[in-house]
Amino acid sequence: MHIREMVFKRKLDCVSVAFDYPNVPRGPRSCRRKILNKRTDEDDTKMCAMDLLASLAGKILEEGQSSSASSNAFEGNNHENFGKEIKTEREDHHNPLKSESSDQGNSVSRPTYENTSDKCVVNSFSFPDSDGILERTPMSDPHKKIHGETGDAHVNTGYEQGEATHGVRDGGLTTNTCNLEDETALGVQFPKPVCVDGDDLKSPSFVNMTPNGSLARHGNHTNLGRDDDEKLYSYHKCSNKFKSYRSPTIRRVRKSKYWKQVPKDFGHYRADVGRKVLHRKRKSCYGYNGWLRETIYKRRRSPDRSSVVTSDGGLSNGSVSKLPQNRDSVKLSIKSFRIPELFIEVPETATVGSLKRTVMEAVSVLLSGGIRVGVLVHGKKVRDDKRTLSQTGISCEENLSNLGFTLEPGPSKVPIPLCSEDPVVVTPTEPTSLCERSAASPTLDSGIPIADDVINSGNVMDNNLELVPYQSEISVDDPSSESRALVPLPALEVKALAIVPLNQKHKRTELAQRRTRRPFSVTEVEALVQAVEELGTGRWRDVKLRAFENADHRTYVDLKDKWKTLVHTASITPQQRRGEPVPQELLDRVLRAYGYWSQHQGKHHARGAPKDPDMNRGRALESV
DNA sequence: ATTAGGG
DNA sequence: CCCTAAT
Repeated sequence: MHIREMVFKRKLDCVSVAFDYPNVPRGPRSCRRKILNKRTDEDDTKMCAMDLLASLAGKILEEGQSSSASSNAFEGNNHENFGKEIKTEREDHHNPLKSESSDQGNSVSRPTYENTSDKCVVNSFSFPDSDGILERTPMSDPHKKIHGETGDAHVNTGYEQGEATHGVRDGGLTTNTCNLEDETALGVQFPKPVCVDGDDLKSPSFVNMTPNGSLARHGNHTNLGRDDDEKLYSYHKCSNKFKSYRSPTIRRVRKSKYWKQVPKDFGHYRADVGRKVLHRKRKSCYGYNGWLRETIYKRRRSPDRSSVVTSDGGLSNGSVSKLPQNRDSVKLSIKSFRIPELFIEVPETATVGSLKRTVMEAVSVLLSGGIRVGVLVHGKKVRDDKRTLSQTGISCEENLSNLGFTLEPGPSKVPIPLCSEDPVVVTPTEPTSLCERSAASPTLDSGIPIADDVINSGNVMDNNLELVPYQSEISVDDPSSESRALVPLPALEVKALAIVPLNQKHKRTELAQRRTRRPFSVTEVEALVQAVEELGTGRWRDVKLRAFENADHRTYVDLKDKWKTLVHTASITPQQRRGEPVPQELLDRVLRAYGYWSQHQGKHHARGAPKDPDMNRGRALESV
């Protein structure tokens, strides 16, 4: 059976950030902010996606590669670590420099956001191997071109319109087709052609990054996990339209003042960054693999009345099952899936590593949105899920070459509505499946597929990527369409979709999204109070560094604002307070610190904490 | 890049 | 949380 044809369409707006701080672009604060916000959301989304995927992957992937435990530390238990962090900090509070240094050294659980974004257009990537390992497309691939000269040059032509074309093109046709009776190969590939050259999209050509499509899983993982930390980030000067995004982490790194203070920590920091990145990557990979495996697994054992074909559960490409079969059964070997197009924008200066990561991000988002499989018979989409295979024309007697599969954005999550202004295709989405975040703010801006936010994995994800599913697909499950099991796939739609993505971002970019609300936990409040007690109320940056350095989603402005509200909260009656109640003890400290620092207008900051012992009542002032 | 404040 | 103005 040949499979392929899934088309996910999405656009990625990527802004590249550089870890190379000297080159980090600076932009208007407002812009940065927006971007930042954006990123956060994105991260959240990713996070969720990742979690989801990770769960799917389950233990299957565990052995794949050992992952650094430390990198996970932060994840999932922000608070715990947070507390840890704080403790550590306390040991040397009053000495910002020192504490910072020590932090670096300890680098306990310092999540680093991977920054991905580069503005460029990547049209295709391939997912090879059966294990679901994502193979990144090397830039060197002749079929792919990335242009970075213009921020807006992404043109997409509807090369994907013809399903048939794909099949032929991917050269995998032959391999994709297999005999019904002989085996079940579960190799899955996501070959996809894409060429973007300048503003033109060349005819698609199949790019098989993974020639054999059967790379060892381990090997892949390893690769994924390790590529170029340092090179991961590339810098690209963004046009005004594309505000550069940089993660908080990045920001810290480039902070000149900060670095002047503790230059020696740079190395550590970088290393840490690399680690984090690594972690993230792994995560992504696993997630992806997990998903793939899951998919495959299901497919294998799928059918209602069908027997499980696989015994080994192994997903390696080319695995063959020799289980006895019924004459009526249909065996399929899926060598590749076609996924929706992914539009990625990356500057020429981007590194291959960043490109890879960007693609990974795109894929992750795609997957996080839910995926479903579409079946094509003779190029026509089979909409009626109730039909039997034989009724549909799929049987051992049939030439399975007529059978195709597509991966489509699933109903679980939906693609984001495109900019209203755009005339083109708007993806009808199913509100019900939208994540909270997305539902709340469908408008995405610059679509920056950034690394997942390791923190707050619980937050809803939202992605900047745009999934542009085939419109025709959207109603696939519609029961009412039973009458016509086979529905021609409207090429035009596809075409239209192909075009859409590229222009949207600009407008969208302008539309900043509000960051997701992230109420401070008691733990955080405690940390904040502690820091303010020591540093005063006018040194938010220091507070941030001291107590929230790992909480990249908390900016110093956030801390300042929180403090503001805390003071207010402490001033009102308990009945008037809302949200998660803050222990009175903390509120008392807030008022105490507030009063203290109001009088000691920062005169003692050098010293840090107020001398007034009562201020930290019950708390050792060891470092004061 | 930070800080301070209003919205 | 966001936005602006002023540093």
